[in-house]
Amino acid sequence: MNMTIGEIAKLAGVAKSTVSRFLNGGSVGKETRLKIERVISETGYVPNTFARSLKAKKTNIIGTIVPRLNSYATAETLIGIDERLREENYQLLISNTSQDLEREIESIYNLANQKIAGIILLATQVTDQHLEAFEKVDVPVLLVGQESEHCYSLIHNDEEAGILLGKYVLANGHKKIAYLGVTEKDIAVGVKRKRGFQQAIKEESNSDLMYFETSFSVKDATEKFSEIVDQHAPTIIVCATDNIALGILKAAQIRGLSIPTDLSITGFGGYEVTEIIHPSITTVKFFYKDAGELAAEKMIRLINGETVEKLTVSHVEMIERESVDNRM
Amino acid sequence: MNMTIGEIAKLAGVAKSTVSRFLNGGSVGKETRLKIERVISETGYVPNTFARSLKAKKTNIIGTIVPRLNSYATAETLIGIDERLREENYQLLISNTSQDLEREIESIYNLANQKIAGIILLATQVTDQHLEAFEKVDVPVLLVGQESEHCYSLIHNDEEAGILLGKYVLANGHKKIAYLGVTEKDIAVGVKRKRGFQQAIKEESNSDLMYFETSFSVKDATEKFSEIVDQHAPTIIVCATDNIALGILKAAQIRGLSIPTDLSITGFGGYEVTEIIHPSITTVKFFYKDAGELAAEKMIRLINGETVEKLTVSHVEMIERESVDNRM
DNA sequence: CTGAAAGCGCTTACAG
DNA sequence: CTGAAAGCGCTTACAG
Repeated sequence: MNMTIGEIAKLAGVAKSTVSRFLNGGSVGKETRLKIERVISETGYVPNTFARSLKAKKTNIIGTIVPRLNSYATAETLIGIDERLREENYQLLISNTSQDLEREIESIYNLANQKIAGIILLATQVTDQHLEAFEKVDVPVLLVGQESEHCYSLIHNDEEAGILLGKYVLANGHKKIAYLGVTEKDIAVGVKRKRGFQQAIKEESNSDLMYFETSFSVKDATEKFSEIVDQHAPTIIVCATDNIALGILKAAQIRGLSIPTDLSITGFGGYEVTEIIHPSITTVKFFYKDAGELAAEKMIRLINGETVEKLTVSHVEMIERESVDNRM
Repeated sequence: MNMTIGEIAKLAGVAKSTVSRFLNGGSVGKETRLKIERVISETGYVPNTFARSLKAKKTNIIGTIVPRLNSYATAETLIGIDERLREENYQLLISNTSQDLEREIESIYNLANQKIAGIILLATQVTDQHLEAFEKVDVPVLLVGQESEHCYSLIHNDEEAGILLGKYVLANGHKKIAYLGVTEKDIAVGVKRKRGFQQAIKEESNSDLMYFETSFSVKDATEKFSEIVDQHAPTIIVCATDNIALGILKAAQIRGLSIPTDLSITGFGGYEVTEIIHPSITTVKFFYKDAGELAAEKMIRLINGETVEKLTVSHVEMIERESVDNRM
């Protein structure tokens, strides 16, 4: 279990450097290769990662910084990254920041100090401090979920998602619409989804759209409900995330409303739970796992110095379910 | 950014070994310490982890093997582990096996080869292969979620959870009861919860309890629904996990049943989603995050060679919500 | 308290 | 294709 390259070399009757070359896919004579292969398989030898990394000054570890662990989007993205990385013999190191932006910055430096091959950041906001860290650290960085002109990024097509949903809402004859968004600090969720939706709704001069804002939490959305109903009395509430939609749905059901007859609700995300509940929620699905795989691929190409497009956009899909009433 | 201990030593006018001693909390003269401290803070020096680990032959990394990433229980447990580990200056390395038992075994060996300080395994089953791996690997191993006499383990009080729920069901006057469990290969979920429940129900000679079995998936539970209703027509379905309860709830609602008036439903777990939906689900809550913290603490004590109780049992709590009708 | 030296297990030019 | 040697950046006895 704890052999060294020297012992393997001795057993195979060759030099350490030859074993090393074999291990790293260098050219080795057929006889030699056979001998080494046999010894390695007999002993179950595994090279010491630390020694290897110390000398090679780089690792095959890719760090992924996540804002939180207990989120559908995070989990699915991580699964995608992990699978792809595993196939390419890279290893995933997850760093959780618990939604603390400062810890996010720290993590960037920490990972870099660990001589990690690259950093994937599941981003919510990109501040100047982020950009500064990316500069200082000489490790490739890939943003997922948000874009920045100073970085390589992979985003979901939030704007398109907004447009799809806007068209769908219109097509179902809704005129009195509430859009329940989030802070514009989050460009992807707070700005782009809204902008896309807005753009689609403009087609219909006849519609009455009113904006509201809440946090990302289910509870806050639930509490926001009466305000929306009182101020606007919409036939549909379009929520910027599925979690918000869940909160609104709960509030509506508590109030005894029948969904979608009395009120329609939509979300964004395509979280698993939106299908499990009743009524299931109509939403625009993001492909988090696919995005994770794409991110891993992009990162590997970045590491290998291949040319990589600055921005990758992951696809979205309208998922029609039970929470929207057709008023046509 | 890329200084070595040698450069620091030169700048501080001392020997490398002195800097090393300083770094590792050894005894250093006051003057010397001051000089070294200043140089380190000026240069932003961070020791090379690989060199350190290579020499020290151990790391401060603790590997956690998880069956899946996209699960509430996993996420919460990981958060608990991560937080506690961070406080103690250990690092968490997560290894996902996608519910592949073979990959689980592989992961044990892999982590051990990476000279990890300890392995925490979020277990679903403990096979002979597992035990063999634990033997071979000379790294402390901690099981979470399942117990084994051959290992240190931390479990949730599944049996107590079953008892609590059984008493609750009885107290609410239910007599015609369906218990929807899972495979007995999973001792914690498949055997103990059921056993506890059974034990509590036995108090009431008058009750009519029938067992059913399904997988862990929401969808399978949904499909199982009609069979249960047809065969047993219970007033309550007790589900071995919250996810199963979710599946049953969905099926019941689709069939137009009113919950809990027409049918009561309970789960186990206390997943966040069971509170978000309507009606919210009565369940027994496990404290995954707490358990994670406990696990981390236990692991650290194991690493430090302190005496550690073989088995730790994490507490549970009955959460009464809206999905059970009182028939008394 | 401090320093010089050896060594952890690899990889990487450099010769041959 | 193969080997001897140096060195990656630390830590650890061992002297002093």
